[in-house]
Amino acid sequence: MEKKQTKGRQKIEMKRIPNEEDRLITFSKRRSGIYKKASELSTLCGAEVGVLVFSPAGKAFSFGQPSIEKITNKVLYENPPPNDNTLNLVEAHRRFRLNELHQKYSELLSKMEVAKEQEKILRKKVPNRSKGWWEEPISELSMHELEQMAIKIQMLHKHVQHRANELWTRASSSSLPFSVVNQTPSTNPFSMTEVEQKY
Amino acid sequence: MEKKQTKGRQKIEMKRIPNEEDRLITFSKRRSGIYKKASELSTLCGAEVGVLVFSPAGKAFSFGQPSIEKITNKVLYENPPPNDNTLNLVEAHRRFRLNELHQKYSELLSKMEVAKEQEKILRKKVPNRSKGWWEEPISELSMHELEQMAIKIQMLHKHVQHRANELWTRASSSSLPFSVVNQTPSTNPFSMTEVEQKY
DNA sequence: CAATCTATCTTTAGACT
DNA sequence: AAGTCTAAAGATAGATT
Repeated sequence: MEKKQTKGRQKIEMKRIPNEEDRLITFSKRRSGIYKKASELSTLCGAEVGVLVFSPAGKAFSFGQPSIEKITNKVLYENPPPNDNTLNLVEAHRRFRLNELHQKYSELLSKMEVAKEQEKILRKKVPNRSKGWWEEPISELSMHELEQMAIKIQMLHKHVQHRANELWTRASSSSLPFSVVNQTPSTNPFSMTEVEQKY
Repeated sequence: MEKKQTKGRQKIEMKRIPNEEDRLITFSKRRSGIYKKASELSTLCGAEVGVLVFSPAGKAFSFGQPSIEKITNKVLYENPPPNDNTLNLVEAHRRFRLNELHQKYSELLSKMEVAKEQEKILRKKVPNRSKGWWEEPISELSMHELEQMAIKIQMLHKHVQHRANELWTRASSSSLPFSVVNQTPSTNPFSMTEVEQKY
């Protein structure tokens, strides 16, 4: 007897699913679905794909081919030019704002340099230290202090960025949404063969 | 009789598509498909989803709801514990190897904290200083210093990196790409729709 | 090439276990 | 709560414009 056992897939509105349970199920199912799609794209086209998902509760899920760190590091370190015809402009904006962490890192490095200098000066006056701070083990740091520091760095970062923009806007009078300052092309690990350069 | 106009969707093997043109088309189509899925997951479940795709040529594409930076920063900064039942083991393994940049960032924060402490101690002995460098407004940095920043950072970066190799397993291979953002505020985090297409 | 077409393949909503 | 089932919804391969 050909009685329908189920109604089959039903159409649903494209809006937040009201029912908690249904939403959870859908979250799980569709997340898996995206992973599968990502893996297929990777296989079929030889691309590297990373998917990051955060549940409303803030729990993190990720999928990466070859690995999610590789993917994110690629974005953060290498920052290749966007090439998506559909999302080109958006990409340009995003990608260069994406540098925030990297910039912070740079900021920190430079501030460390300054600190080092100043400490050197201080040490001349108080020559009873044996090791530089950079040689000390990191060890014991209170969460609170770290957080405070992070906030300060963030503020400083904004100042520097603003100043940097003045500087580099003057230096390179470009109308582009960004300006690349120092590309150091010598060590670019992503010089690709012309064969695959198309996309 | 109604003649078939197309053969419809054909099944394809799940392996790298040999034909270059087909592969390109598939890359584009399926990438869009994943973006759509991601956006739907976000809408239906209130999740934040980020997708990063790198073509074999290393060109980057990304999609993010609310924004790809937010997503990646979340991973890099917060590094929440894995909670994916499907990929649990893989995730656990991956996340245990902390993100390299994040590690460096943390390292630097730590070292700065140490530096701060030590400078505080030093200052007690040499109480003719008024403020710590981290308290100085950044605008007091000279133009010259800002211009020299790249070089300094690179040198220090190498130094830190060398020491990092001792502490951590792996060294970063990339030199620092000094890209600078202009302060595009970009209030609209939603991706696909927000922009006039440039071409 | 981007866009459309459409037959067919693939995903998944809902129900049950 | 993870797995199964089913049929409808949705994605897309291949062709065309």
